[in-house]
Amino acid sequence: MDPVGFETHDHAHCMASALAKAEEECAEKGLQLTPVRRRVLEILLEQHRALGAYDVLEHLRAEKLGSQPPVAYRALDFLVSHGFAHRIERLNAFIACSHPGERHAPCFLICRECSAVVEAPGRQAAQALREAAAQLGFGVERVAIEAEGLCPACGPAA
Amino acid sequence: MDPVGFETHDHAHCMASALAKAEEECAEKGLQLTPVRRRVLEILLEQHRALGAYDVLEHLRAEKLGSQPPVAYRALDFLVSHGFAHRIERLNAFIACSHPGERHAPCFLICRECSAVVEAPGRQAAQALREAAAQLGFGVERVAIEAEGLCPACGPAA
DNA sequence: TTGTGTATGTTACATTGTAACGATAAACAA
DNA sequence: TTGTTTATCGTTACAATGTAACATACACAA
Ligand SMILES: [Zn+2]
Ligand SMILES: [Zn+2]
Ligand SMILES: [Zn+2]
Ligand SMILES: [Zn+2]
Repeated sequence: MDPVGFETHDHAHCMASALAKAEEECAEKGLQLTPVRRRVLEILLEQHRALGAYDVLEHLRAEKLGSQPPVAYRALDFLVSHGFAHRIERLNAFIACSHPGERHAPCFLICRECSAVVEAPGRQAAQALREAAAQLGFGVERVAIEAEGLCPACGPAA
Repeated sequence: MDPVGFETHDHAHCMASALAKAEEECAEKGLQLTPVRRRVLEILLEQHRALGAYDVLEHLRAEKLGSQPPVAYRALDFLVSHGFAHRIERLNAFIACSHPGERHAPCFLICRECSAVVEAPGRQAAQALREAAAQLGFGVERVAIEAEGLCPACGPAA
């Protein structure tokens, strides 16, 4: 997995490619990437940070794509349930997936200073969690792994 | 760490001992375990499951210990910030710590069927998370590791 | 006494999330 | 074509969760 980290990157490309992957995957699986759903994914990709449902809704309102909370929540639920976006529990917010298509345990690093959120590879942490759970006879279905701290730009080094 | 698992246990003892530990630790550190704070901890311990702030508030109201949201939130914040309780992000809820006093990375197993919540040892998962974060130059301060799935009682075996 | 710090009490509000119900549109068979 | 089904969308009205702000009460020290 290519960890989209805190360093800057070719964001236009990053966005276009994620959108293309989503379209491809929806076509494959017979999912309907409707205008609202597609636009919400674009909004998340554009911003490239965690947005609350009501932040997304503001964009939709401005563009006459919907004005009531359920519109945003439905689109976000669709994106999350199909892996195109993730929900950050800690922030009650949503972010576009950085690795669409790849099977991965999302794992988020949240900077408490600048609010940047990065999706890190969390396979090992998730695996450790599964093992600890198995010890107690618990079958893990979904995991949420979220860390709060300081990103490179805001850290002591900076 | 003694993993308080899904099996039944001597709850009266579990509760009394946690309360005693909290009192001891507050005495040591000069923290004030005021009547409201103490009662909220008792409520969490009694229920032995995740309670929303408003659930706690209902108890407080019934006992004339406070009637407005801030009362519950303040007490819960105190308990969480000193490690006597934890917040479960996924549920917007709080639970008494199963290992008060011990330094530990909380890690929760949430049954989607019966809503039981168990605090599992999460040292390894947390460590894996820290390492993945370090790769990206991110300094982890706090972690939230939460798994949703089926507990032994609700699982396929049952 | 007076200040200082901590904890409480209270109001009023902000934010986040949903249940429910009807309207709409595409897909498909009769 | 027409009716039927299904998914999506639009909207209202509300539930649930969380906080800012300010007043009050008390303990303790200067
Ligand atoms: Zn992802
Ligand atoms: Zn930062
Ligand atoms: Zn704990
Ligand atoms: Zn269960």
